[in-house]
Amino acid sequence: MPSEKAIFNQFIREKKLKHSKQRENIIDVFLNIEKHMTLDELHGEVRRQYPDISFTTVYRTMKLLSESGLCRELHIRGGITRYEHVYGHTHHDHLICTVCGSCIEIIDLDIEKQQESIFVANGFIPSGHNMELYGVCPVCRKDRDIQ
Amino acid sequence: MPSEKAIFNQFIREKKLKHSKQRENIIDVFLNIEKHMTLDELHGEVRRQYPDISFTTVYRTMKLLSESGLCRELHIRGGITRYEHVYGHTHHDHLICTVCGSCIEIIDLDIEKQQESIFVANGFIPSGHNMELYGVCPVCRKDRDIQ
DNA sequence: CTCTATGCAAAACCTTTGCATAGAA
DNA sequence: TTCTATGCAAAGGTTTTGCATAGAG
Repeated sequence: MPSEKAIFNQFIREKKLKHSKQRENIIDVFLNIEKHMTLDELHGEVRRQYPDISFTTVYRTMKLLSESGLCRELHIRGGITRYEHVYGHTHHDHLICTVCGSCIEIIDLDIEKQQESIFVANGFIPSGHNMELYGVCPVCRKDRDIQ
Repeated sequence: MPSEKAIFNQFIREKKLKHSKQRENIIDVFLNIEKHMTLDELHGEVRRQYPDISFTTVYRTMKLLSESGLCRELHIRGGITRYEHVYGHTHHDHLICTVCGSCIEIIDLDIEKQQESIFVANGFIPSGHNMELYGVCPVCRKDRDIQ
């Protein structure tokens, strides 16, 4: 299984783009954090380690990473974009607490199968999907004394 | 089964708000279009029939409609907000063509059940969910000669 | 050398808000 | 009268782009 870096380098080569220190650094930072990060948060982390990298470069690098298939843009509740790792991660959905914002990754093969059959039944060629479940998590439920 | 207007009037009363010609008109326009509309598109339609209604009023009215449970904000691909009818419509998910943008409504009870059990298994109190499936529809598939 | 990457600033976009005035109850 | 609703313009927040300069191949 090739490393994420190897995949990105392959992608750069195919697209006839160039290597750069900044891209290397941004990718390192991203790959080392498993959380879903906004561009602002990501830029904050990047700048802590590499103070001279601009927001714009982080923006453009994350676009490239998305294109290369190494990450995915998440749009929870239609709010601002967050990025999540894709490579080496089973496809998963999200269970989100509307009170504290915590996010649990859900892997459900039954739903995946069912989704597949919806595509087939409608003659679609699948390219992706996303599912978010919203509710109140056990902790917030206690805090708020909901049933 | 009370009409949508009746429900909205009830909502207005409970919230101690007031009736207005503009709200009436906006709701009429919205209820007569089954498509998922952006605020801009909706405002365009509204203005065709009622040229003096402002974007802001459409915006605020749609927020009220959402609150009242008559419509729902859709965030497809995290892009701009669209509004869809809720009242009298079974909960459904969306199958979206990434080429032409067409959108098919999907009702799948198996998936609904499975979602319910995910909430229960994680101790969540459900408040809602959404699922979008993306792919290439049969028409675009032919146009592009994909397999 | 030639073409891409970067950083800055500014633009673009959509969504939301403040405020003075109009209108409902 | 006393609220709320409206329209306008302007602010906010995020995402995108133009352009001059730096840097990779």
